[in-house]
Amino acid sequence: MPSEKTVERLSLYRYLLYGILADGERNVFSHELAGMAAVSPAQVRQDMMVLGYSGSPNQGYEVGKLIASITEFLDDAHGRNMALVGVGNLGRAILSNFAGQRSRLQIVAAFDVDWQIVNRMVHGCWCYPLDKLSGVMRDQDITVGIICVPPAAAQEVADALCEGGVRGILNFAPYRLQVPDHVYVSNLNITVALEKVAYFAHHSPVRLETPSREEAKV
Amino acid sequence: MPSEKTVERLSLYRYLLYGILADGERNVFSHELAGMAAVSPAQVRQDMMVLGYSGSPNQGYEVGKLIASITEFLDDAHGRNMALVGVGNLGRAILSNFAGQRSRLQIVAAFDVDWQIVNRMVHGCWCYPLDKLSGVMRDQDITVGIICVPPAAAQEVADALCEGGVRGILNFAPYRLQVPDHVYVSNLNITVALEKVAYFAHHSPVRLETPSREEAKV
DNA sequence: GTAACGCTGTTAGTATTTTCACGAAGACCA
DNA sequence: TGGTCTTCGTGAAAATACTAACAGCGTTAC
Ligand SMILES: NC(=O)c1ccc[n+]([C@@H]2O[C@H](COP(=O)([O-])OP(=O)(O)OC[C@H]3O[C@@H](n4cnc5c(N)ncnc54)[C@H](O)[C@@H]3O)[C@@H](O)[C@H]2O)c1
Ligand SMILES: NC(=O)c1ccc[n+]([C@@H]2O[C@H](COP(=O)([O-])OP(=O)(O)OC[C@H]3O[C@@H](n4cnc5c(N)ncnc54)[C@H](O)[C@@H]3O)[C@@H](O)[C@H]2O)c1
Repeated sequence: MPSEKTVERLSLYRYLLYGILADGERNVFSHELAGMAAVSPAQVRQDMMVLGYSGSPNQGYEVGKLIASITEFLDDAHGRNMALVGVGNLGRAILSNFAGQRSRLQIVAAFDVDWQIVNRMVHGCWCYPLDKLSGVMRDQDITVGIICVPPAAAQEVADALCEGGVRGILNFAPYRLQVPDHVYVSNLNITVALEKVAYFAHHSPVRLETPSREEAKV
Repeated sequence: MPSEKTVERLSLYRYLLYGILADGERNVFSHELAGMAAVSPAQVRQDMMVLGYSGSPNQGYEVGKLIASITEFLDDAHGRNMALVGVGNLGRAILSNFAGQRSRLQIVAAFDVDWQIVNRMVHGCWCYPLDKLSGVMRDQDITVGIICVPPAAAQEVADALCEGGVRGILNFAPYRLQVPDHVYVSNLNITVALEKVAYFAHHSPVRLETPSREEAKV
């Protein structure tokens, strides 16, 4: 049972490792990964402890093996099918971003109430009317939902997702959803993130999120 | 010097308080706000301690006064002008979201390298070619930047923003920027957020981010 | 073969963040 | 007016997250 932050970092490490692999590097040290991820080397090693995989002294970690370990840990075996609800500006941006990807996480269906949007492909993803949600979720074995609707509609959508058997929700609407206990919800509020930046930009303390001396990398 | 998390929560409280005000409520208790923000009442009271404002026992907090206190604390007096770089799918979504708003935080200019996009209005915001960045930043007193370009271009854009005198950056590209010490950077990685949700959806521990019994509210 | 080095795994220590618990004070009622 | 009830402010305790330190081992150099 790793913490939320550990899972986030593992996800980031994996992304960085793919970049390293593409560069032809076979091995990587904890301090290199740490530099790219803007964390301490000790943090990297600590995070690795939750994986079964160990690096070797003086050689660091084998990039391919490490990616495999993280993937096994995060997505254990099979990928996840996800649904996106609310094909507005933000919804379309997310669909476009995940369109090409053939990763273990796929957005396999989108939903909206707007008849102008519904019943056609959007960035490679079919867009259904909202009332088809439960049915499609069961048919396609969808277990994760992404909510990109206005706050006033968020609870209604969350209820529908739960009805369809969702296990996790990423919610972009500024509204705290009420869901059954077994459903995991994470809220991502872009406005709040911006206000935080504006605050620290002008009340700059010392420096909180810092890159580090290491060369940052794709 | 409040923590990052405290600033995030204050921003969220303020948003919630505007909703309460719109409902005609004059006062609010810590446990009510806590319910809406999915935190503990003690947390709310602790967060309030950084503001100068105190509530009164049995009456709770005066909504209007509390909003004013948070605003004074977060945006001290004058608003902030922001620039968005990278008017792609995500950039346009963010521009559309901040278009109508007349808040203290405004996106006053957008930038891109694509000649198809540049030199026209996008969701009410003028889009300049990237090489105008430094000049426009100085003219319009822009101190916060939002990076929505592909990761390979992120560092170049960050350098240009720093050149223009930026103090804070919200970075959506999956790349750790290297910037001078006095520039505050916050990274928001949507893919990582999604992977986290997928993980906890299927390795559901007990429940981490939870709403609560209180009635959630716009 | 062996000594020196460099990086990992791990544990113990430190710092930060959240929760708890309780004294004080305004409001309401009789 | 006195008593009760509710909620705030706050410092101390608990929980969490991060850092530092070191033992162990593979590698390399000689
Ligand atoms: N775009 C941003 O930068 C940004 C920033 C902060 C927060 N948000 C939040 O993200 C959410 C989406 O933002 P957006 O910019 O894409 O808004 P948008 O208005 O462009 O899109 C909303 C979409 O949801 C659809 N919709 C409305 N009610 C629905 C329902 N009941 N079921 C299904 N679909 C429904 C609409 O038809 C529309 O297509 C909003 O809650 C917004 O507050 C967005
Ligand atoms: N859209 C999402 O859901 C999502 C999710 C995760 C991460 N991201 C990240 O957010 C960023 C933007 O995503 P997007 O979907 O909007 O991509 P996009 O390709 O739609 O838009 C990128 C825009 O940046 C512009 N650009 C390229 N180089 C530039 C430069 N040097 N200077 C200025 N502008 C430049 C392009 O012309 C284009 O308009 C990317 O880094 C992406 O990885 C997006």
